[in-house]
Amino acid sequence: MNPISTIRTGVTHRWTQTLIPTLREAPAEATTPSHRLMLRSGCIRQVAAGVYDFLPLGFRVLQKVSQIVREEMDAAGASELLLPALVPIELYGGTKRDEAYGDLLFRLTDRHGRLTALGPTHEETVTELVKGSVTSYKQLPLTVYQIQTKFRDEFRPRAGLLRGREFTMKDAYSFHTRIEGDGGLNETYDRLYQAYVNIFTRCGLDFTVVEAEAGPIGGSASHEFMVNAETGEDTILVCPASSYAANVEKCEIGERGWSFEASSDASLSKHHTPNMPGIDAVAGHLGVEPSGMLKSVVFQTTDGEPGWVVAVVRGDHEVNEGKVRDAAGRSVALADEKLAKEAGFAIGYVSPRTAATVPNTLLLIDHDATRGVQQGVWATGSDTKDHHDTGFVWSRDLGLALPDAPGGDGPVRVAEIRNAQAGDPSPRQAGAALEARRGIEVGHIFKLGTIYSKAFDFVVLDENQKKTDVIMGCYGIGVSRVIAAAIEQSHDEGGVRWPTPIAPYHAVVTVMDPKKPEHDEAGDRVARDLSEAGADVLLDDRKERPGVKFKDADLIGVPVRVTIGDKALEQGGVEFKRRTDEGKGELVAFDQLRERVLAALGG
RNA sequence: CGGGGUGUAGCGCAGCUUGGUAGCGCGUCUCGUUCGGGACGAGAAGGUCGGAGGUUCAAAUCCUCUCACCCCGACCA
Repeated sequence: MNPISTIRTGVTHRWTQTLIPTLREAPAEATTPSHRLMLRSGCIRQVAAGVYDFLPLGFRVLQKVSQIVREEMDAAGASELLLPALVPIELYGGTKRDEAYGDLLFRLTDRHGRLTALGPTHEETVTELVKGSVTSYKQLPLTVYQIQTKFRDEFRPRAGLLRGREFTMKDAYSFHTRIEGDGGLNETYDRLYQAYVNIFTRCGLDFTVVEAEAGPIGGSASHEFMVNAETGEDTILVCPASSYAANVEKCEIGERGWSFEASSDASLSKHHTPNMPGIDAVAGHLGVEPSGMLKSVVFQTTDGEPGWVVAVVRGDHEVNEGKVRDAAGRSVALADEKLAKEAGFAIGYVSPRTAATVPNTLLLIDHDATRGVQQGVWATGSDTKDHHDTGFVWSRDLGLALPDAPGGDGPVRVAEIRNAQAGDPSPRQAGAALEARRGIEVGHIFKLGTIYSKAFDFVVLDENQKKTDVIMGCYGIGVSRVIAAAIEQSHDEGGVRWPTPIAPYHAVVTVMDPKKPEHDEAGDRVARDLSEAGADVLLDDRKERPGVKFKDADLIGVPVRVTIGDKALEQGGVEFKRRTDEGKGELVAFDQLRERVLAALGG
């Protein structure tokens, strides 16, 4: 024992003294690789939907990841604290987030009838805390973080640790009096961006940083850190020719040609199309491709001034509400069906012509919905229930003047209002096409601005003794999700292949026959020697047949295996094998083992 | 929330159609033989058949309700 610190080295963990219940077969409900392997390797067990036990092995991985997060956050100037999981519902009063969260929020009532939430995240709690202790600009900037269990009553938990209802999260919050310059939000944001890059790199992950939905401050105020994996829930778009990457909602689309010319005067005709849910069914009935249809989605303005926005995209494209908002220049929401019908929209059969017939309607047309692949002749809703038209031509049939340039501020505008998709032109590199990839979101950083400080009336005094708004940023990492993501990226038929920095143990010492004194003694000695050298060692001292031990060692995915057996002992050494090595492994003399193992772990 | 599926021993499954009082493999325990990539033999333990109600002489099996878990989908009319 070191007399000064409390660090103790040379501790050997024995398989027979811990709980590593490996499974030969995975429980039937697990279908995702990481989920199956975490169950099989005895890392976790399911308690309820989206709720898991962390067994010793899984908990060690959680601790390793947490420690990396902690070190990099500390290095970036953040300080760790711990907030309660219980959040009194009144704390949400200012932000209304209890309502925004809806059913996602776990709620409980205590014995006095008070309503309390299990925290899904802690903006409210931390703002209240810092507000009470920080009153001067001199105390800022400040960044605090915690690593804590979070609760979200997910609609559909899935894939083990990838989407649980109870999970471990690192959440950080920063406080500033300015955006730019020394001590400003941007400075901290950039520093934490780099800290996140360091964290995920150290965890051995292959990841992509993508631009995400911009915050209230504008610009690229939000980034998501996505682990590249086919099993991911999110789709991201990347430009192969530049470093641009973004999630589907945020992704910009490069220049596209557009024009309202039509190749023919195809006559407009009306078709009966009852009981056809969706564009595909209608297109099939009309004998056109979905890309030959116009999809007209009705929004209502939500900024107090009553009004409508009809967003028109090609039938095979998806309207993006954020882009509609930006193009309209005002806040919008999908129209309430009842109100829209009263205003004259035949919901389900709306055409662009409603812009001319319904007062206060702004018409937004996506570039690809102008001339399009159909040479300017479209199928569209008929503005009559159960009917669609074919042969729609913009210049002849709209009934309003068409714009001759994108943007503008007239009642008819051409604008980018749809989600990007694979194959769309890159916004950064002419000639390049966006590619779609799947990812697992493990981190998200966000410039919050003054949303919470305003809601909590949190101001500080500046140099001029004036009250000034506090500007905030928030920064999250799904710690338990990182673990699942690591396995998704690194496993084989035999089991997990933990990246060394987050492996539950660095080395497993497999004692072939613990009943033989020379095996037992050599195992103890090697395990002690390696752990004194700084490695985390698991001594497999079970009285099992060798095959069982080898299979289990592969399954739990420890990077290095040292085998103590007759073959090697007779030659004065042990067998050394990396998890990634094929075949037998190699003989290493006792006096060289330490160096060999450390080299393997370091490299 | 919509759709689909599954609940039988720790894990994987059969039995249910056609009711007769529960079985297989793996694992566990004992003994013996084995012992370098999930051994073999003999023996043993272990199940409210998710739960409740009903039909019946009799229910894992049929009926009703209910709970849990898994998968897919979900503002795009």
